[in-house]
Amino acid sequence: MDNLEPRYNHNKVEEKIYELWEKSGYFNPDNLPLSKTKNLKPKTFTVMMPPNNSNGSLHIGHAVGLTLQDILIRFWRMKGRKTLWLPGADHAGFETQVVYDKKLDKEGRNRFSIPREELWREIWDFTQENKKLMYAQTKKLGASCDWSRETFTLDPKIIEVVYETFEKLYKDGLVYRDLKIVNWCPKHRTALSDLEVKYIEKEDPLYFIKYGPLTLATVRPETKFGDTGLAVNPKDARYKKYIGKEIEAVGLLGPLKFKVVGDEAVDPKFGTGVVKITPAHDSTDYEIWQRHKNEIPGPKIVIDETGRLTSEAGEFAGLKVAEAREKVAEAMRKIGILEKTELDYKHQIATCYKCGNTLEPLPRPQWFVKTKPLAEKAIKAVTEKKIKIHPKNLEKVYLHWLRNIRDWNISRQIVWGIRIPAWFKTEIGTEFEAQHFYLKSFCEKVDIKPEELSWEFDKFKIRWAGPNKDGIIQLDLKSIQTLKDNNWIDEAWIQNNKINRLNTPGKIFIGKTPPESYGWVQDQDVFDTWFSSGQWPFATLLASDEKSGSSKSETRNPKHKDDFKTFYPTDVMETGYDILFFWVARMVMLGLYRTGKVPFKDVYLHGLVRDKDRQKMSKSKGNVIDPLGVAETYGTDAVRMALTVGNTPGNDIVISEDKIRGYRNFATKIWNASRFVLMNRETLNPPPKIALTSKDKKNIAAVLKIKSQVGKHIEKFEFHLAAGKAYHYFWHTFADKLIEEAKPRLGGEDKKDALAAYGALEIILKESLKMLHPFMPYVTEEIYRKFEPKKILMVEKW
RNA sequence: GGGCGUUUAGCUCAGUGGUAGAGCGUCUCGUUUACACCGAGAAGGUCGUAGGUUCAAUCCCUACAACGCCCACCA
Repeated sequence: MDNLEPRYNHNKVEEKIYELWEKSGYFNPDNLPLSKTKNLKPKTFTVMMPPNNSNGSLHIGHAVGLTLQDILIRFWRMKGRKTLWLPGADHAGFETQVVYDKKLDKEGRNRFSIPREELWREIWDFTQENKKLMYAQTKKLGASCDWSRETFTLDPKIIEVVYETFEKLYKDGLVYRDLKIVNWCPKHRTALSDLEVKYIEKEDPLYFIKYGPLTLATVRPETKFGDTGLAVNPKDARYKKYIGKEIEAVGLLGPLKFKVVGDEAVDPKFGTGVVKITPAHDSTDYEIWQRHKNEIPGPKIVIDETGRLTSEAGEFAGLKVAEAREKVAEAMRKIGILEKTELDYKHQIATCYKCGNTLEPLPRPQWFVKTKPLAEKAIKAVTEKKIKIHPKNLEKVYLHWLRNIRDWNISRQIVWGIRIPAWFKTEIGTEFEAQHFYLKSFCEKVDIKPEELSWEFDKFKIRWAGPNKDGIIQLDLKSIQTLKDNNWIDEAWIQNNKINRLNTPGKIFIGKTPPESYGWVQDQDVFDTWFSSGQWPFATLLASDEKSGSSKSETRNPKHKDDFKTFYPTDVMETGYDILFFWVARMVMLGLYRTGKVPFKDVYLHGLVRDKDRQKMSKSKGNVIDPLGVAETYGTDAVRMALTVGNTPGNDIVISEDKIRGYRNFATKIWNASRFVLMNRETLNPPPKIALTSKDKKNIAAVLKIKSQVGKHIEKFEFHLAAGKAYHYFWHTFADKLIEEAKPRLGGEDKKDALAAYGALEIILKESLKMLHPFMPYVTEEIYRKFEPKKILMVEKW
């Protein structure tokens, strides 16, 4: 008798089976034994694994996605498709930078004082470690993906594709550099896209401040040093007479004069109906200024990149915003220009989605993607059903977002990411040329050779190789003062530099390497990580034979040179609904733009995993289920089942240990029912051909019918129904009824009937194992091999 | 301020235009060619509220309520 234990021991089986699969080579579609019918190309089925962030390990949410994708892949592989599931990891620019910043913080270090290359190298090592761990976890979950095509979003071939896309967008006028008010996080010192802003409701004092004859309401008195004008609604009868006039006001740093303009953006019903125009620190104000450029002065920067007041604020310079607000209010009260304060004004404020700090709107030159033309096509793809979103109601959400889309800021002022392939060269006096001008004189004076210089906010960094030693010098405002004292630079230079920092440099070159001529400096910024991951479906597949602009490198894998042709467009994108805008919509836009085809035909969006009290799982709440921990205890198959049954698209998934235990019991059930059949095979020693009764044939027909229904459910992305149906059939029909009915026959006098009973059970069991395999690959494979030692269930015909 | 979703058994959730389903939990019985991580059976629901369409509504429509989520530059 096969030495089957009375219980399924997943720990003994899983590693062994995964190795068997991997060694078989069948994860790689090129090795699949496909029926070569006619000379038709085999049908493919492709899924791109969402590249997980390489800044930590996988949690149960990742396990949901991996399970559902593996179900699809295993099902279609068994159906005879040439299946590719391409795994990968994302460098996850800002997210990883934040994680790493925290690590540095704990070590008492700070990213702003570490040289760029050094920091880059450290984070690189950090992500490589995480990647290893993540991939091991992915394997443990049974993922049957093609490791030979594993891709990291910083692989040279991906960077190359991303560069080409950027260049193409630039040439097509769909990417532009502009000075705008951006969402600036003073803690992380980078701009963020609109999607990375989290609005929260807050109660703040509303200050009513006198500006000469007028009074206005504001929550931000500390920005008053940046005021360049006042505005009222042109239809507002109260203030009409002031429009176009100049008013005199008392300011904290002396008397002020402001022009009053009329602008529709002003709501007469809010506050007093008068607003101050602070173009540097409010996007509405910036827009109003742009409409009245001839009447009022432009941005005057009062708050710097670290969230402190600048020298424009006089005695308040150096204070942080919150502190400055109170002090300024107090000072205003003292000189009698603070009319009153309403304390409980409720409003929405923009915060950083990562650190929760209040964002500062700041004017910064950044790269923007002109999204409207791209969005139009992405909308069409869905309305014309070239892409179907499951669940359907999320289509509306998708469309609504795209219809109201605003241009996308893709520049980030961090180190970790794909550096933007943009180079600046401008006339003398502008920022970058100035750096060179300065650098040249500096180097001449100290007799060193510059290797690189970089620019961050108010600081120049210069790295050099000197005659005696290498070094780095960092120049902040203070050291600039020193340079000025030494007459290495003059006031005009500082002024020019300051002014020009707000402008877009005159000459731009887009490309991997700059032109030969002197003075080109690369943009210091990196891409928003979603700009690169948004190209994932085609960037992973594009090979060197693809005619796409400047590509001519051997960095792309020659072994897979036909991949794009073979596997694109991909079939299904399976991911969480929380990144519908961040990722899915961008993939559609960029995929259509770059390839002219949709990147995938179906989008399946799963929900968030919650605990049994419907709480979102988070490390701080301590309710996180570690997928590997529970898989260790209950088996991977049980975890996969628990994540599939009762999991409907778009709805959050509730999971508890009880539920997982229930499916562990199911795995044992499968094991024991099979054990029963095997025991009978032992005693009956059946011949290869067995005559069945008509009842047996009916039962076989029934399981085939169930199997086909399960398949239909998978095809329709109804995984919960598919898994539920297979589960129910196996336990309550096969185990509870068919086996029980067979028992008397198996032990009866009629040997022929006993054999028939056995024969039917074996066939039904094998069919059941096939049907359950996509969901519970390990147990089913292990048992199948007891019957068919030379075969691999993973590639058996469905 | 817009938009979306949810509301079904004690709990977590499926589901259908026609006598209401699963898992877990509860209760009763049961050691039988696998399995107690088991089997047989039972209790338990006016399917959020109020209207409407229909021969028939838990399902379709309308309104409302509660909860939740997403989007949004009103100082």
